[in-house]
Amino acid sequence: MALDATPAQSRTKGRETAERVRKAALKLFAEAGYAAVSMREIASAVGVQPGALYNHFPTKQDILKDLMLSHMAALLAAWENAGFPSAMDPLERFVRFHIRYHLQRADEVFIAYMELRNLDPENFAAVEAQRNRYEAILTSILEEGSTAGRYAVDNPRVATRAIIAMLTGLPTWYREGGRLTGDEIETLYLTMVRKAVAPVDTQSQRETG
Amino acid sequence: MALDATPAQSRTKGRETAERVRKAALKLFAEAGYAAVSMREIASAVGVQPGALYNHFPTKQDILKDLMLSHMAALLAAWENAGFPSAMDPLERFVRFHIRYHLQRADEVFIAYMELRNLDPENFAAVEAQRNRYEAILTSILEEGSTAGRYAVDNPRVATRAIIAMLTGLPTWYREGGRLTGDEIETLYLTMVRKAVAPVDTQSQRETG
Amino acid sequence: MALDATPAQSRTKGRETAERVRKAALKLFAEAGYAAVSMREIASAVGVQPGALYNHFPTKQDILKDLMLSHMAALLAAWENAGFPSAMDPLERFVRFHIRYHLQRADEVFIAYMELRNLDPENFAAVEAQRNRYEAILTSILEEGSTAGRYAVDNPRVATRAIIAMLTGLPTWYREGGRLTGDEIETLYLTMVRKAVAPVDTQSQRETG
Amino acid sequence: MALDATPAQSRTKGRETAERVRKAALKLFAEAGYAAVSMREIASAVGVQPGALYNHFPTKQDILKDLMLSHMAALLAAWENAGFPSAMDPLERFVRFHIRYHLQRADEVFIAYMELRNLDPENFAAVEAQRNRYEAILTSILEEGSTAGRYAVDNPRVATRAIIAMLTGLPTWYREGGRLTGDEIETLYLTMVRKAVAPVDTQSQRETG
DNA sequence: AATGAATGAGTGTTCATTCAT
DNA sequence: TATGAATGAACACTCATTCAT
Repeated sequence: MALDATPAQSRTKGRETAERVRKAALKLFAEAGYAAVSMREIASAVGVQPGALYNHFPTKQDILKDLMLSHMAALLAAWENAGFPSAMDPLERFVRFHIRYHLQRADEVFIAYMELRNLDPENFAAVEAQRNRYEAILTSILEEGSTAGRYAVDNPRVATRAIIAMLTGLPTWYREGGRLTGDEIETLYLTMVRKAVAPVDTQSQRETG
Repeated sequence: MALDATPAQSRTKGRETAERVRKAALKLFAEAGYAAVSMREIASAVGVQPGALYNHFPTKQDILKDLMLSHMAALLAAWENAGFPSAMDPLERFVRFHIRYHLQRADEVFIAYMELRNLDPENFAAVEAQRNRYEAILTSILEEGSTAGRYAVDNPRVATRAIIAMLTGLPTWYREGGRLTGDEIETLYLTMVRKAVAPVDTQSQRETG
Repeated sequence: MALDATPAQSRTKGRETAERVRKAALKLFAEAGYAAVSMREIASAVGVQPGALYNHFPTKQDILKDLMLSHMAALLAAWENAGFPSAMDPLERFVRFHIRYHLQRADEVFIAYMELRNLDPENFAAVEAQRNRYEAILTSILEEGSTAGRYAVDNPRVATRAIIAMLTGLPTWYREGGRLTGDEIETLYLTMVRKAVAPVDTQSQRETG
Repeated sequence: MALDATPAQSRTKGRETAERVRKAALKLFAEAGYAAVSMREIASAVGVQPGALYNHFPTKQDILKDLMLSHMAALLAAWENAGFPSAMDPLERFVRFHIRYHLQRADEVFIAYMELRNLDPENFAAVEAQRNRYEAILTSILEEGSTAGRYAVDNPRVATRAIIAMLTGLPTWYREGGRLTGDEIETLYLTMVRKAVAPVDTQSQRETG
């Protein structure tokens, strides 16, 4: 006798629902903020009763944790597989990657920066560890580039934060279909970053400071 | 005349309570976010019953609006009275002012950036108008400096946003008493900003791009 | 020395405010019901702060009691001074008086019938005693008229209630300026009441029963 | 099929709770008035937490609307199925029906007359439409009877309101077990109504007016 | 996996009332 | 007599969560 208590169909249906919960929560959290979104709203967006959410996530907090951890994991994985020309300057590589990825995933990024304080301490630590790993990539690039004389950065940790803040601010105002194409924006930001860390020996600004 | 129906003492007491409400709400909103703070928590921090808050602010939303609008007004007023040496480069002036002001008012700044979406549309418009006025200051500096050849900025609006994002990110991680003094941080950021907008004619990065 | 702590001016002003409170409360209670009207609303209608009401009425309940008792007193006094031609049939006298008075004081009447249950037991007893005195007038008229053979009423208490209910329902729908004048309405109701209590010996309805 | 996601038992339990809410609210509204009854009181009478009420009625207003609309619907349905001897005079039919129904449903009737002003405009319109349908029944009876010469009614609309006010006032004071039986009361009122609309040709009151 | 009913705590806000001034 | 600030309790309603089915 076939006593399969959880047939393949059910498992698939469940996985699909979980995914719809993630998508709905992502959108709603990004729009209104974690604290302002209720489980009822998420359920309603999914087309399900509130109780059903608890078949897929044990608490509301777990939905947030899931979104943030999987975002960070996806970000790091995407960097690993970025596939830029090997001749490209590492800083350019990072800037282009960061801008493209963050413009594509505006909601995830927004949540990742806004909802950190709504994470339980344990989940916060996990997310922050990932974030540090990501920032360390840029710090390494700056350190190695400075050592090699390609860049001039006084304090790579500070420069990392400054650059990431600058780049990450982009999706809060940039909208596709506006005056600037994604490529143009990318170039504008890349130019500013490069100059900001460029060796200063012959820079004319010396005279104007 | 002895017919003063609202004695000065009462009014003074009320104004003091209102100020304590503002202070408590500022701290709590900064810590946990507007949506996650209850009127009861604010009242408790003030040392008053919840109902008493409504003698000073008609709604919770009005507290937020008050905090944000008065922050923006204070920011613009502070810029007017900044009092830098007149010989100082305008960009340096702006960067130093912005960093100093934002490090001193970390809570206000944090709220001003985080709680925009929790403002009613009307209040949002008012705050945004102020924000645009502030950003326009930097845009003007960049435009005039570019025309004069002191800076080289392809798109002053974009550069404004990039620079402000970079600078405003600072209070989220910088803590006094750490490795770097405020002056050191200021100098580090100032250097990066200057380089980012510096004329490029002789910049060595040209060769690495 | 003249140590008059409450000068005549003050006393007059106070009496005027009390009267304005009565008027405002009357209107608001009639519109929305006692329970749904707040002291703040009354104060606001008077143009005064809520606390000031307590200089004139010790509680909200006392305002209601004041309105209802003074209405009943005024109603009974008006009946005493009605001044109808002495030859007029007593029932006609009562019906005409009742309709006229109740159409003129629609708000008071409405409250007197609707807000009985919102009176404290003690106040309720006082108002009901007055109401019974008023209804006893009609009952007497019916009893005396029955004895004299002018009317035929099986149960004067029941007839009293029936007639008063009929008449008192009038102000709930009658509006001046509509199709019927006050006089016409008065005549229509008077006719119905008279017929209802008329001796039946020759009434044709006998045959239809 | 075992895929019934909402088992009959759950739905039944819910329907029973909703019915208990209706019953409790009916009693409490009749006693104290809609505005003076809190959701907490209703919940407590039902034996449930306040929040549970909202599984059955979206707002307090909806409970009132439900009570009033279903009362009006039941009243009209009861008239359709009243089942009086076909030979009975239509007016007698209506009076007997109205008195019996209204004595049996004193709470519903009381609410239907007292809480009209607490209905939202939309709900008020719906209830009033039903009320007009009910009153139109009596108006038709009076009109047809007048045409046929059975009754003499100057203004059937006014007479309708007068008669209904008279009859509806009954449950506010009549209590079973008192001096008069229901049948006796019914007869007393019926007699008054009949006389009030009776043809006047030979009425002796003519001489007394 | 999903429902609908329920809980117990909490939400922003309003209440009648008090009181120092 | 009136104010403005405060209280303490209550308001209608929503919350995240549980659970029998």
